[in-house]
Amino acid sequence: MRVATWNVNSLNARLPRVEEWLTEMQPDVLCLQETKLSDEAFPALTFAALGYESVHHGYSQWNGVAILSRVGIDDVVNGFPDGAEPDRDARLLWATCGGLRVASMYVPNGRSLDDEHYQYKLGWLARLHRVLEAQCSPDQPLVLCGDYNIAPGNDDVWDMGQFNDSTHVSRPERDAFEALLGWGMIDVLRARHPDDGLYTYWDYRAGSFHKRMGMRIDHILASRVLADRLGFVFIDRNARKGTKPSDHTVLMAEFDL
DNA sequence: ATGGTCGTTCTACGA
Repeated sequence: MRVATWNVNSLNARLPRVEEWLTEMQPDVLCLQETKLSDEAFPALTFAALGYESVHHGYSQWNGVAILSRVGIDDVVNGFPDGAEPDRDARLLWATCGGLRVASMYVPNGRSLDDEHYQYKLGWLARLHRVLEAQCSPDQPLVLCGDYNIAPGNDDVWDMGQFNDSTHVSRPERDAFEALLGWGMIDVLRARHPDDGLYTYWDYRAGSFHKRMGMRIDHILASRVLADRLGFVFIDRNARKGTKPSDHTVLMAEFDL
């Protein structure tokens, strides 16, 4: 089973690229973030025509997450299934696809360390961790796919000197990421590729992509039971090239399921 | 030279 994740930065703007990529790469599951759509506007029929069932969780022109699957979509859940106050944004969507529990996640950006949004980000990550502890097991087949807005290590940004007192690299954010690993998840890209310079996001400005000024902030975390079923892991830089790309590209992993 | 773009949407703001 091949599982991919892609922050598309507006599905309206990116639909031709997503259709093209699906047709060429034929993943079994594709998680999307930042669709920037309401559920009513989500182009499910377009994906159905390509052989994919889909579910979407979006309130408005901001945020929005989706899961596309050609191996079934069951037990769909929007947001945090903890019975508490619903998240203020549409950032989390769960489904079971071909026996694999899948989450498509758009973790809050944080904006800056002194912004209220940064506290929202840390609270969001803590809440995710509590849901895992209460309702999931690292011995079930589970993948948490999406834009974490966290660069877990210093090799995950092009130049740490540019990130003093910045979000995405702060100790509390990295601690939250490591807590997911500590609970029993594996960073599949790092499990296969120790190299530095492996990024999933490049700012549109300043020719960042061509200068290799990127960040590895999109991740697929897989539960430890999947560790010996992990095949290739691949960052598709081609999806960041060409006409009207997203500022993020696709991360894809294969599992022997 | 310390910016640079692109998405939402119409005026700045978010990333």
